[in-house]
Amino acid sequence: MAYRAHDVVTRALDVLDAHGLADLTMRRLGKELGVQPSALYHHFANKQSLLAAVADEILARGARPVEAERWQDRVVAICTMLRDSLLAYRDGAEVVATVHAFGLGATQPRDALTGALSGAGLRADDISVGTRTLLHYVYGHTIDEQTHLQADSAGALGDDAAAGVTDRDFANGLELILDGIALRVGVTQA
Amino acid sequence: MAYRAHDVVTRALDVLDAHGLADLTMRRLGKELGVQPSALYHHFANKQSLLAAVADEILARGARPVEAERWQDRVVAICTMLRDSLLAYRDGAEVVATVHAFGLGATQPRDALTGALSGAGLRADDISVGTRTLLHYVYGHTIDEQTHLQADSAGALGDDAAAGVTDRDFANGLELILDGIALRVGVTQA
DNA sequence: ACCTGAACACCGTTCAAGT
DNA sequence: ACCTGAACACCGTTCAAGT
Repeated sequence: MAYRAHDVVTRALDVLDAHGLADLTMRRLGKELGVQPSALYHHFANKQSLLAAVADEILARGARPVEAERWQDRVVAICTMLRDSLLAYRDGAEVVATVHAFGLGATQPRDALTGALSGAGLRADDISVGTRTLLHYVYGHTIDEQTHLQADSAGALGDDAAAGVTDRDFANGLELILDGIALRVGVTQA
Repeated sequence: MAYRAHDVVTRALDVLDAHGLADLTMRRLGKELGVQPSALYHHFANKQSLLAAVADEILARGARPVEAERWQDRVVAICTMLRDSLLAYRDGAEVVATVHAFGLGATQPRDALTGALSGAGLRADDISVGTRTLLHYVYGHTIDEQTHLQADSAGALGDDAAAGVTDRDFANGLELILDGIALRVGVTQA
């Protein structure tokens, strides 16, 4: 039944956010649902495809309308929304990046970026290079952020100078890539 | 004894390259060395620090002198060398990226890139943003490549159109980021 | 259709004890 | 200094059997 599978995903997200990816095991999730671990294999072929459903749910919950007109603003809006979506759940960036790398889902951000860059007047291969570069940036940067956030909330003496990466850093790196893309359109950002 | 620890790393690299990261377990490695798994804990505090040593060995084996003069050429040389180093061992990109993310080692590429960008006349925070952006790009791109290579050598009907990412794609994305950095120096590449 | 119970073939890590 | 043996507390997955 479709709604039962979705219940499993909802509970998986609870476990993920409360205890982290390392504790999101089939056995743990079964216990949390009051069910034998083997029962989960009725709804999902294996752990990987459960994680794919979890990743897509993280993205769906973080989805917002992108209102901007200029392609640069659309790209920034999409990347910011993606980062916010990932930061909303513990280990969210790692889950979604892994699922995307294995090609089992999480295609929505790629499609959105490709769509935005298609409105920029780029050659087809620049669209694909730009999309991949942006995705690698957002995933890599956000995994870094989330790793440091957890390290801080654990050991945490709070060396506030070496505090790692900030919102500003994210925006700066994004701008840098955007400038590289804009150069290929023959347009410089104001 | 220092040389015994290095023997463990050497054998770990053999197992990694022959069977992949999933099969690089403490138990498997012990068996391969003719030793109980618990014996490994005399040389390494835990699996993570063993993996850190493996990552550093992958980077050390792939290290080449960087001869270029212009900072752009130095960055390209470093990133290309890094990618080549990672591709030389099965799951090399994932191992090194993970170790780097956890901050347990693999600092050499970051230092090299920071050094190259320091010769470009950038503001301090542009050096750090540029370094991080380049690293995320190389790790992300190379993990993608390696994942697709393995998928191809497994299932592999050889849909040569959908064959994924190439050497050229790597160079193009790198150039794009480099252009974004160059804009911050007030220098456009010829 | 959905779940149980039991099993299979594994993990990382610890620790007293041996040499 | 280096290693063994045994244990602890886990994994993902399969599959006959139940309802």
